[in-house]
Amino acid sequence: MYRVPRGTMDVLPADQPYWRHVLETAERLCRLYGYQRLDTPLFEDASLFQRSVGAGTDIVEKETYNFQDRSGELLTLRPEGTAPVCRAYLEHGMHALPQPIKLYYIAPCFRYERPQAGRYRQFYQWGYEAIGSMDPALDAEVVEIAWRLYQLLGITDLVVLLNSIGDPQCRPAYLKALVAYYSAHRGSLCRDCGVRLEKNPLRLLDCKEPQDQPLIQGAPRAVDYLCPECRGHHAQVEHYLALLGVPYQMEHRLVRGLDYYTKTVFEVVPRDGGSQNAIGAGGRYDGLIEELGGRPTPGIGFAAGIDRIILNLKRQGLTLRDGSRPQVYVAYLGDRAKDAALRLTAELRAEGLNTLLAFGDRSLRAQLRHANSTGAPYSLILGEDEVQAGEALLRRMEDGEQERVPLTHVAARLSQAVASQPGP
RNA sequence: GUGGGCGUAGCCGAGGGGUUUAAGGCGCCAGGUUGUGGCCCUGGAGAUCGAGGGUUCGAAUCCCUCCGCUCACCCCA
Repeated sequence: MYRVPRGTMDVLPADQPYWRHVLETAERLCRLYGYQRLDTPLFEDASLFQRSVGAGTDIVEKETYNFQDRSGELLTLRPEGTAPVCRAYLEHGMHALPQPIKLYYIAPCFRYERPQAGRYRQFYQWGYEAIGSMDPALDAEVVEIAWRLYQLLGITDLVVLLNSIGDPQCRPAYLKALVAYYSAHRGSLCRDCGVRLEKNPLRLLDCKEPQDQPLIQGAPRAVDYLCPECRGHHAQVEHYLALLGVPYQMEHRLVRGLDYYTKTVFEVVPRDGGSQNAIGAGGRYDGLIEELGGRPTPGIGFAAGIDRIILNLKRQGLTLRDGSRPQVYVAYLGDRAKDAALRLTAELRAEGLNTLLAFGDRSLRAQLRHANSTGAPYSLILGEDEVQAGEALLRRMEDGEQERVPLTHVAARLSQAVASQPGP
């Protein structure tokens, strides 16, 4: 039997209310803060992600879905959303529009990884990007939106973690200090950290091995190595966050896995931890547009993992049910009645009534049982007698009350009856 | 890529070498009402017990291999 490919999922009707809840909330926020939707292709030129995310990062090095099309073009299924947005910004000359440009997307992303709780090979991100301003107040607003999202969704016990990782001016000095510090303790490091020290020193800071925790505590902090500009920026971000009343926690171990981040980085995580814990993350990327061939242009953005948000909503015990149900169910008995039922159903739908027609020539008992399970407040019953008389039986499911209605008046009568019903 | 746990009908789930012809519940179908739902009752369909191989007189049950799912590591949303 066929199954979904590893790490992918079907979003079944029963889950759709969760998705709707999250997406509607996200889009409401985007309108509130002036972001406009941008849809980009599922795949991009492979080199776009190598240039932006970083050729040496795990995401690009071993997690991308790459393929060649028939012309030999090297393409990559997007592993994240920021680079495509920046590409579109450049491609469509958005620098000529009033800055900052505010764009958002809701997009499936692809990374070839071993799946686990809250991690899929095809996952969905809601992200927003503000390009063209380096105002620290914008950083604060971007964090605020993230915070508001989770509040509106009703996810509790979250914390915003904030850090600044500097820029190309000051980060080298910090990295040097970090490497020097860890090199002195090389012997006591866990195996992974030995590799990190060589390959990606920033990662040393979020090692989970208990043995390495004391080292992390004593490690140099990025904020202590910021250049005057970055330090000033960071102070302003904190100032504006306080002003906006967005609670946050400085987290000196917070680093990001993508090469393009500068200055402000932040994550939203559940307080009680969990493994794949970040349910949203973002940061500033002031060098990215230039790296992609544009003029030096600052930018900042955030992306939320929709799957992870829904996972948390469910863990928290939020239950959402699909409230949609037909307004009327049409049952029939016999071939002549079936003809009339099809005609009537079409007519009801033309009137805008959500109508479900019975199929399969089953017993009336079976049809009404089905009607009951759909939650339709009314059923219409068409038998030989009714068709003969040019009528239909309108049954109110709640109490079984029935009335005979001329076929020509059924739509009007139902519209009236439905209007008096409580909404779905 | 590495390590742990788990695979019995659509779903949940008993059974851990032989009366198992593989429980039970949910769901599905039908009947109990010559054309009337929910509750209740009765019946039915649906499983090559993840796949392949091995041990044995006998395997869902023991062993091996593979596959899948899952959790964790790496990494990340």
